[in-house]
Amino acid sequence: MSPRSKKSNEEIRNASKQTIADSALALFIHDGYLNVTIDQIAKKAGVSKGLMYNYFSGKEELLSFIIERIMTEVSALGAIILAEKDPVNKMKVMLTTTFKLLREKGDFWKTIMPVITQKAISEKMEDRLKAILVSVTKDMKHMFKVCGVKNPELEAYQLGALLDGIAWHYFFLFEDNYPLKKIEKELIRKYTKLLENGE
Amino acid sequence: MSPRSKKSNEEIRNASKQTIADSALALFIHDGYLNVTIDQIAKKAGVSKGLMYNYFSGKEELLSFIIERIMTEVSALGAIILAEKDPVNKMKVMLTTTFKLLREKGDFWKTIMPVITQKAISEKMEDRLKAILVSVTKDMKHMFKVCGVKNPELEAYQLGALLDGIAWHYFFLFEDNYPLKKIEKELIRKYTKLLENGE
Amino acid sequence: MSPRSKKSNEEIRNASKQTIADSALALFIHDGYLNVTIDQIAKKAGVSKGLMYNYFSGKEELLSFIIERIMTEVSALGAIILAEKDPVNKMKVMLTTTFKLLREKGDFWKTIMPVITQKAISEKMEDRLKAILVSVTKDMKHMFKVCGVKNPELEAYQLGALLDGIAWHYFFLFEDNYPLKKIEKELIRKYTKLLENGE
Amino acid sequence: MSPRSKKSNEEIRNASKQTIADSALALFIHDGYLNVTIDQIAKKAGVSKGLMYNYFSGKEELLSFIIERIMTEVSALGAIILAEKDPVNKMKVMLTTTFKLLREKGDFWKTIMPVITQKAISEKMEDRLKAILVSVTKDMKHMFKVCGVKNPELEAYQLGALLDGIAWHYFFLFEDNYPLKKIEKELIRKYTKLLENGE
DNA sequence: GATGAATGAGTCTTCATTCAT
DNA sequence: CATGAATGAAGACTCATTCAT
Repeated sequence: MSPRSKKSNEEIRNASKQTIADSALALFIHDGYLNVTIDQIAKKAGVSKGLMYNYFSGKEELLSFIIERIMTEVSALGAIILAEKDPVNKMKVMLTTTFKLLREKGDFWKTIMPVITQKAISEKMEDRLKAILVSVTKDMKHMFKVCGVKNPELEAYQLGALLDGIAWHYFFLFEDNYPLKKIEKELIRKYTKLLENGE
Repeated sequence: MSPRSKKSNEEIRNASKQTIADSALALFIHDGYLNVTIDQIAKKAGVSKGLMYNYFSGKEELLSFIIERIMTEVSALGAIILAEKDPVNKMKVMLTTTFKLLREKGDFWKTIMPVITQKAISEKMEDRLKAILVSVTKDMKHMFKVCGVKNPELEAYQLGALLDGIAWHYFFLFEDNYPLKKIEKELIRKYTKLLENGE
Repeated sequence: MSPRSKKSNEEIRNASKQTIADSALALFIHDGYLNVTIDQIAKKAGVSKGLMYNYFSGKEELLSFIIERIMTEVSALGAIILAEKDPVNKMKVMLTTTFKLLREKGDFWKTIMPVITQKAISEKMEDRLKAILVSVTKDMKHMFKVCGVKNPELEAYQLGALLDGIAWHYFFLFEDNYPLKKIEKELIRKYTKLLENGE
Repeated sequence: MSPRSKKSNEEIRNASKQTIADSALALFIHDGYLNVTIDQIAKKAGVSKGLMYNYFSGKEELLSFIIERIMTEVSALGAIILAEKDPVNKMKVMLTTTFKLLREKGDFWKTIMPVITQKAISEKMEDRLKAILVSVTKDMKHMFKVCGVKNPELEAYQLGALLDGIAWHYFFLFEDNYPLKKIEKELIRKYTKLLENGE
């Protein structure tokens, strides 16, 4: 029988863990993983340095946890896209979801992209990301093929690169000046047409 | 009376700076700016640590110097593109140059991208890059407009994002498995057609 | 009115102390006092960290308690030896007991020796050990004198050193390859002869 | 051409290294390896914390260096003993050298013994020590055999244990009150007789 | 100019101890 | 009584930068 009754320890632990992860994420986005110190994270989270080590074996595991947490969300969205069977609808859902993600989950991109460019940090995450990207590319290729698009594989690669390029420009170069909404509409129009006409 | 002219000293000095910068760049690409130590750079460059501080006021200035050097090269290429007046030729030159850059100057991207994503390192470089990108985007927009393409600005943004997205995928995700050559051909075909037909 | 008598509580309390001390000792022997954490001890003892502080004011007191406990056992054995009056028998008992201790209470030596060599840990224990050793040495000296051995004091010192040296070699250098049994027999033979012949 | 001329860097480096090692040794003897901090060593040596890491990869390597340094001295003495061919003389030299070592190189024992009792620290050193002890024991065994002593191996083990036990008692228990000189004489007398008479 | 020994502020990490529940 | 989340002082180690020679 635990002497702590109101909140279970599990809840307390989880709350602390999330608080620390949230603070770390905010700092990672702003200053880059390698530039953020454990002290800063603890201070921002309003806990002691030592507590972090109660929940994470180190800075790298903290990063892993954050990435994993985001990946889980992203995977869920991916499932929605894959569930859609009609190609045109699937494309619409895919594009809409992606742009929604850009708008609402900027944290994801802003964290993930710097991490990828820092090879030394964690090859595991890179693999995880690659796997997702490869499977998405394959799905798109299939979609294009089914609709009679001429170079389905090349088109899939281009669409993938285009979307990540948009994310890149949006977050790291143009930010608020970027015509995200217009591009979204244009892409939906263009790709809907491509799928319907096969060209 | 020294037999060495002032100019000659300047040249020797400059050669040393370049040697150090080359060594540093090679290490930065491989291990990331923050993971490379001054000791490593000095050793690779074959000079003493102390001498490095004769040429660069510190590690950060060394990075600035490298970025600046690359920027100069890129600007020169940009000038060649801008000099070409015929839209179709300009597009061809631009695409060819870009893909050549991807193939031969991978160092540029691999160094520049992590830097951009780490705001803390240097905001100056970001500004410099943004300026180039904005001017290139404007030039492309103009090109599209002249040729009667419907949404010239949106098309320009898309082309820019597409090319950076390709760079991104090529360098950080797919690497050797990426069909760079095929994509290049396809883009030249597609955009030549777009400029010629206006659609 | 508690059905538990005062004495009963005392017993329970004492049992817990012993359990904790047992776990701690096992860990100390294996990893060394300084390398063992309170967490490890608590986990092995099956109690909470906090509870440990109900029984021991800290890690150092826990060590003191363990040493004290062992000392008590050793003193008891010492008493048995001292009680034996016939010199030859006393020597036999002393040697037999010592070697039995080496075989069965290796924990004692393995724990005590690192402690003695680290002055900082506890000077009290050192004093305690010294006292025992001095009194045993005196007793042996007396024994040798009574039997007409020539240099009783030197012989006593030698015998003491020899036995501790054997312990030392057995535990920390040779371990299983050590001919403990043969040495025991040889010593009994040799010292019995010495006491009987006075040379 | 080095700009530093008066002392070669090699000399400077070596002097610093020895200073650090000397300070560390003094502290290790007094407080035990595990209780001494890098800060303390640096302070006592009058250098910065960082300098230690210029010469030693860490605290453990510093200890290794110290042990190795002492081992070299001890090995040299061992060679002198082994060079002596006449058994009685060899025994005399061995005993004289050992007691001289006890008197003059107390540092050796005071450092080495605590280290051996702390298994976790360094198994390499233990192996090194064991090797020496085993070879010395073999040499003594051979000596006893040649002289017709009955149980040469057991006698060798006993002599080895006796000497280490004396060191142990002298350094960690009795210190100045120990009749080191008398024991030395007595042992020389006793073992000379043993070798000459074979019993 | 050159060198590399020396510095010390800054980081990560550990763990005995406390205390709200 | 009992728990274990939380603390923070302390320790090992790194590395950009300085400066005597």
